[in-house]
Amino acid sequence: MKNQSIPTPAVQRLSLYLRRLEELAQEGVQKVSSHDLAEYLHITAAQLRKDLAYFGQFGRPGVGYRVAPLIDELRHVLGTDRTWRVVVVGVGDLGRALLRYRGFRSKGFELVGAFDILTSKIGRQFGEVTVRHLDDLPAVVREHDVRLGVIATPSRAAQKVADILCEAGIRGILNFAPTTLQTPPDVAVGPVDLAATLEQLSFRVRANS
Amino acid sequence: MKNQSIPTPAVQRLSLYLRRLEELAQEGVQKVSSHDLAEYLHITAAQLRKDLAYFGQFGRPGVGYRVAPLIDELRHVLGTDRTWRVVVVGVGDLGRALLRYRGFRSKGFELVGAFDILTSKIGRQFGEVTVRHLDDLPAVVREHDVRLGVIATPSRAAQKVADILCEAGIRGILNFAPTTLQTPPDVAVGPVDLAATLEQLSFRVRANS
DNA sequence: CCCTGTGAACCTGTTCACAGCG
DNA sequence: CGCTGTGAACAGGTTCACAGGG
Repeated sequence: MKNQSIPTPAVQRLSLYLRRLEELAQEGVQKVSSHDLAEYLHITAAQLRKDLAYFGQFGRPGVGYRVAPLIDELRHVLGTDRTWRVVVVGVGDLGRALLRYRGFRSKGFELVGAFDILTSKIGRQFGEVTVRHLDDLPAVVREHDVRLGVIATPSRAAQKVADILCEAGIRGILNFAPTTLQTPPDVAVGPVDLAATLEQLSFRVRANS
Repeated sequence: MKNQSIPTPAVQRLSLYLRRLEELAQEGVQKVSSHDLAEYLHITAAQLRKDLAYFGQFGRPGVGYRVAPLIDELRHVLGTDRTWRVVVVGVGDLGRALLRYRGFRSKGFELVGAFDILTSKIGRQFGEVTVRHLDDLPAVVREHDVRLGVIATPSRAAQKVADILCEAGIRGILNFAPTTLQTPPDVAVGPVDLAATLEQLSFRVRANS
């Protein structure tokens, strides 16, 4: 794998390409041109080709890209050709929704643990996992070699939970709490802030009216 | 409002600044320097100052930024000094979690309607709204002058719902369904794709190990 | 002297345009 | 002839460095 620096936005688009390719595969489509794929995703064909070219030569001049092999390639690049085990911390409304969400498994993510601190929640089962006390987290992480954690707690608890996750050896955190986490540089954080996203919409709607 | 072109990433950071400023206000902090604020958010002080400078001169040399007035300014810029009414379509686990989420109201967003097509869900109340049939959506949107919609349906229904929202006169859509929506150019779409975000984490974790 | 606001330099990412292969 | 892969040109964002105000 050549490690020339790859634009972050390009990697983000890879997920979009993969998603659309999986839709096309579902529909029985066998090949697709950069032009068609790009148009659907509202980007330019040149950009799509360049993004893919960072990782290899996947297309055939005069033909386009074959859907199935490209899906495999992109999964490999993104790392989702292997299963990633994931723990969720915080079993409120959002945490429960995540535990029941079926979209993860098919994308290569397996929920192996859910944690909270309220005794009223511990022992209950959601989706395929049973809620345990937060204190048990390090043991579960070690036992299942878990590398990703999801924070779905209230904002005020998020930093403490992040510390616990990092201490336990987690390598990436998906953070739903509306706060900026302070973590060591070798732990990746993916923030998901609903209010912030709505604010962006609000700004953009104001801008074009 | 001077309409020189403002970098999209700058507007996104505005939400982060606002969020942190609100935390600081909560803690009783009255002023903050670009350096302190930037360090906490893991960006450079120069970038923070430049981002704010796109919208006005909010700071005082030798002093820094006063927290409370800056909060007001940013809310004004983002448009959240007014209330935005919002409808949610799809009352599955995720939709329910959104309806009960208290973080919206304080940020200037008011949920005024929830919609689904399953009779088993219609009539039930979550948070402060009662679920109605999707067919009632246009009437509610018109009646309450709703400008933002949230799609929390399964993927296969998302495009149809988007069409209905656009037809009803919605100006922005927050899309939780893992699919790319085709909408008119005057409707802003904010995609929230949990699986894609996890894929990014997966890539980044692989990258630095 | 501290800290902001800002032009200028720099760098990163996108678009163009075309060579080359099936 | 169609469509990819890719250097080169371009545009957009970020960082630098400093002038100037309190």
